[in-house]
Amino acid sequence: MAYFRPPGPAPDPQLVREFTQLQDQLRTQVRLEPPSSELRYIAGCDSSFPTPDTVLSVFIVLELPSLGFIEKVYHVGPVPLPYIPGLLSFREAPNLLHAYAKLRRQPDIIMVDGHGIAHPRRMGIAAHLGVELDVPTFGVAKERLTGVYEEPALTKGSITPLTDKNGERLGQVIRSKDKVKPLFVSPGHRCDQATATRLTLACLRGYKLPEPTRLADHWAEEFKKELK
DNA sequence: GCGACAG
DNA sequence: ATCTTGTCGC
Repeated sequence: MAYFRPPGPAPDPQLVREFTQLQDQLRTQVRLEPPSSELRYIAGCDSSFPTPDTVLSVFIVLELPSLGFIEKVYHVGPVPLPYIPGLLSFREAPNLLHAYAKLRRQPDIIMVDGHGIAHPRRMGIAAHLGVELDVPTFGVAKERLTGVYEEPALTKGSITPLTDKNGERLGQVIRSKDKVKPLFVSPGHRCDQATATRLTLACLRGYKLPEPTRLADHWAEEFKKELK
């Protein structure tokens, strides 16, 4: 519900320009072909904020197709930026990279909590992480950032396209559970839409969120409590 | 000029 | 994301 946003401090325009440029540079490295290797291990990641200037990031790894649990790691660090729509990756990616480095099992693909190319400049956090790690990634977001779509049918598995104003497909809107708000799935890096959608559906276990992000969400909250 | 705006 | 209690629907 971000219909009304309390008038907060306006983000420094100089800083916004700076990061937008970095984003446009990273964008040139994004590739959207299907993952080349076999997809046996899938990772999920998420971040929570124990304090306004501390970010806690989690990475978990599951085995496919059983969704059996393999491992979970986390890392705590400083928050480099305030939240600015469109620049989320610069706020969370640095710490996520530190968490990723702690994994013993390298995943074949990563399901990221947020958008992939369904972003104003096609560089959502999933694409950003994919490029920096050079690992296949795709995004699963709970809310729309950009693009237009038709509400998918209320039954689980219903899908409609998410497109930009030129009709270009940015992702797919997926009903992951009967009568609950749909998910926004889009490719990140070294991943195509078909793979992103197929894996999202393959990771559903009766909940709205697919297991990788649901568990990452869970542990991000759990570890946060442990700190307090 | 007026909204919209991942997590 | 975070702050927060009870409450409506399946």
